[in-house]
Amino acid sequence: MLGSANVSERATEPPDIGVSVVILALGRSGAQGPDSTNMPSAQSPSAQAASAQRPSALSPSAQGDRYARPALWIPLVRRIRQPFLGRWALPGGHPQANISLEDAARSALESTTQLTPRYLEQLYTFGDPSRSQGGLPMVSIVYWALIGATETTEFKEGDNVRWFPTTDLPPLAFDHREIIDYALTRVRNKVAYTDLATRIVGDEFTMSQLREVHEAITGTSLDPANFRRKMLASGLLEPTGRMQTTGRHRPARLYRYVAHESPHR
Amino acid sequence: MLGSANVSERATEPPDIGVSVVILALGRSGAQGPDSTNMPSAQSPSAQAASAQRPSALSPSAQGDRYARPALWIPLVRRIRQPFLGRWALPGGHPQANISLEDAARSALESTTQLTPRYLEQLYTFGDPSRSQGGLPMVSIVYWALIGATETTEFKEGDNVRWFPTTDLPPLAFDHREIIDYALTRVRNKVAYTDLATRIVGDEFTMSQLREVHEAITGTSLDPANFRRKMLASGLLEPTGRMQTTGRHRPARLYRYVAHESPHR
DNA sequence: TCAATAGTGTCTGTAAGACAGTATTAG
DNA sequence: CTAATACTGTCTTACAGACACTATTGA
Repeated sequence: MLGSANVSERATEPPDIGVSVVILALGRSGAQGPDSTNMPSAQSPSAQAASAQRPSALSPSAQGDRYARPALWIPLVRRIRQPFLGRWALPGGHPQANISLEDAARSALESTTQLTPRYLEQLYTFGDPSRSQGGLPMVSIVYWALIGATETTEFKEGDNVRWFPTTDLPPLAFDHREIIDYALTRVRNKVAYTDLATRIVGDEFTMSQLREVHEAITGTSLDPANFRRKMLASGLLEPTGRMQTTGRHRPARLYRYVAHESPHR
Repeated sequence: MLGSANVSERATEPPDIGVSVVILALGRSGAQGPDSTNMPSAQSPSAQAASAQRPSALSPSAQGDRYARPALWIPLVRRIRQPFLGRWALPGGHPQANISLEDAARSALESTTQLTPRYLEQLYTFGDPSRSQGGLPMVSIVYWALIGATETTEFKEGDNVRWFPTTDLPPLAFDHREIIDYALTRVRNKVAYTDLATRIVGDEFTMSQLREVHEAITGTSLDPANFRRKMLASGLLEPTGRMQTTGRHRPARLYRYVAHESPHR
């Protein structure tokens, strides 16, 4: 059994492999889940601690701010063994010889959140020996996923699974904090030149909703006029013909996303 | 021992891990190595076969063509066991618990080519069960590397290690052909918005030389005037004050690369 | 002188950002 | 009417690509 070998014997052996997932979902601040409205909440002490640390979570650049604007949230699981027992960590599992790495990531995702991702992509493979920090040397193949805005009402939360805003993360096990930061920069870069945002809004959406997604991911605030033109110029959107009225102001046109090729990866 | 387990037993076990490297170097066509001039060549039959297939290897878009223009070459190793015995494959090795994945890639690179890369970056981790094709299920963590133009004269070649132009690759083992193609698209994309090209030209270089590197990697032909302006506008180049005379025409200014931050990864 | 490459000037089209102005709703 | 957001028009700047033009060398 590998576990019984001592350090010098293990040095030239292969490290263990794991698959982890950075799961990102849009949510509004002011509650303990990505989209708090109508959700049965069994608040545990540490959930309260988390939301206590969150004064007005997002709004990186001020403007309006009468309603909380959406931000990125991430589900973490609590470690139930050493090292880092009790710390929050990325959901993960182990690859199996008969399934693809992507499926391993997908199943790790679904078993912790009961959700199906709208987007899933390999992030990076981390394998530096120093990252194990008292654990066994480990290679982590990390994926990142986007959860659609409509699904986030049905997430599951418990004492060992909890959502956190990416702007206010607890101390994490291993190098998981750096992994999340890397995932966030990747997403922020990629949202600018791909159709990522259209994947996570609903089937029908207004320009403002789409823009809010971009703003939540990049943490910036975008000019509505220029954003609209840029999106329409991409040729990936078409009006559904329907409108949406939300407040005491002009109703907004609804659009749908029309897929072309997929210049992915 | 793992090797004695049957298929159904192996299914839920972790796959094996390997580290492979796609090594890219600049070379001119018309010989069997990246930079053929003055090299002791012990041509083997298959080396002759390879160069016989190569009429005028590169020049994707015609212009001038009085001298062969540089193109990307890649070293491959011949497999000495089943499956795919005798086929060409990417150099690789196995990760060890006490060294980083990058160091594992570096040592695989150095043991096959005796060269030190100017640039080394993780490409992707391939782990689909279908890719093993008769071998044991395998996760391959693939890196790609760039070899400097000046080093390519000292490469080592033998019956089991040989350089091929990327435009004319032999049949490869496993899914290594797709891996190389993926590496090439990554490099082509990245050369446009990073300082990759400056890494592989020498310390001093003319604008034409730098432009040739870009052209070789992207496979396009670039306007000298616009290319010059773009490079100078980047602020990463400074004239050394020296000139280089090559033919019966105006001598060219020499530049050097000045590093700023490293907005990498 | 000519051929060849080095290097400059300039025009055009595209796209992003700033920002003024018009449209339509609820109250 | 006002406040709020939806949407349109237009100006400026930056930059990439096309391409004409000048500069300097060897033969």
